[in-house]
Amino acid sequence: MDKKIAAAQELALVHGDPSQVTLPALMDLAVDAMYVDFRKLLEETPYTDVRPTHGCVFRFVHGEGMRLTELATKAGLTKQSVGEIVDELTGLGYIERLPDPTDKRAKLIRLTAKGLDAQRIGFALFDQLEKEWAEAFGADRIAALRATLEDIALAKSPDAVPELIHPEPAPVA
Amino acid sequence: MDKKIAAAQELALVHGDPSQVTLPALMDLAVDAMYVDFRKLLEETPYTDVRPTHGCVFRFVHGEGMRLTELATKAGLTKQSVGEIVDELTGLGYIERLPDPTDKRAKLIRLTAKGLDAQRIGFALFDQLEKEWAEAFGADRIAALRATLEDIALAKSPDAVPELIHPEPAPVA
DNA sequence: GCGACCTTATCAGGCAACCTGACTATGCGT
DNA sequence: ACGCATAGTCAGGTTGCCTGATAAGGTCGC
Repeated sequence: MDKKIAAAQELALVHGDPSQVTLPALMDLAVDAMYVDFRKLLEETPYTDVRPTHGCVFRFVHGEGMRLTELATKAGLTKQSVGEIVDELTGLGYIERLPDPTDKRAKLIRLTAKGLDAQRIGFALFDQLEKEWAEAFGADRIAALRATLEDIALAKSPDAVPELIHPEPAPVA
Repeated sequence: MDKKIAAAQELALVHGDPSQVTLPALMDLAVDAMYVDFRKLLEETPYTDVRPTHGCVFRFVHGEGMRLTELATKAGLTKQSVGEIVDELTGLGYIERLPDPTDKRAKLIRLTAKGLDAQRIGFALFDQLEKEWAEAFGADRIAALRATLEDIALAKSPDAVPELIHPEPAPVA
């Protein structure tokens, strides 16, 4: 550990290199750019009242419904935070809370028909944006970008990408 | 069977595929992972009182000093926000504000000796982390990641990456 | 079958990192 | 020299999270 730091400091003495943009800075810019484009596309759908914060719900809630605690864990947020977001989405008609038949303390959070449609469209928009990036910057390069990022995500925070670990149950034909 | 799979994939194309993690979600995870590691390394330096928000200053302020307005523009924040950050860094001894000799309204924001050292070390730490990623995930893949992200940044928000446009003025020899 | 303990969700309050709007001092074009 | 633009600051607000405390409901040992 000390060795690592010593090495870093020595390196710093040799070149503190402000001419190179930092990797996370570049990723932040890319993320922001895509979210901006996403918001723009979303404005053309009936779902203009969905805000960026709501994403953590649409990303993880599926089919049969899910408990607040589980959702919060997957999203990496506190139950309170997610609870507030869910309240809001309930008010907007995207979500309904049903009593969990197996546990009277719990409620199941489930997408309404409207919520399901919004989710479907949201995923499709991200898909479309990725294809636009593929056209603009090279399909192979964007595929490589995704593959590398998936490796990094799996290595660094596997819990945050359940989609990559539990591959989708085959959809009913 | 193949037919079923093909149908499922087509469905995914049309309707959006919730089994795929969104590209910005992956990048967010990668960014967070790197910032977490960065903070950890920073804890081993003398500069533990530098907070994540301060980054926008260290990233852009160089040599001769810079005006608040210019800094705010590059950082993509308001003058007020950056002003507060600069106040804080001044209190911590990383920055000094000098009157601009060419304009009595303006002040030049410049790194102190301490600030310069912190900046140098900060850049070196990011450099080191990128090298660690190169070892863990493949040097070629991380290089490709950076190259692709630089292209995206240049295309989507060129103003935010002045480093890539005005290559560093050669240091005085 | 009952008390100790663990969950589930919620209420209340707080804080960091931004923002908008209004203002002063200074500079600049005609 | 007058009107407008620009540099920075002061005041106040919003958003997206957080921690702490609490009520209602489950679970397990004995």
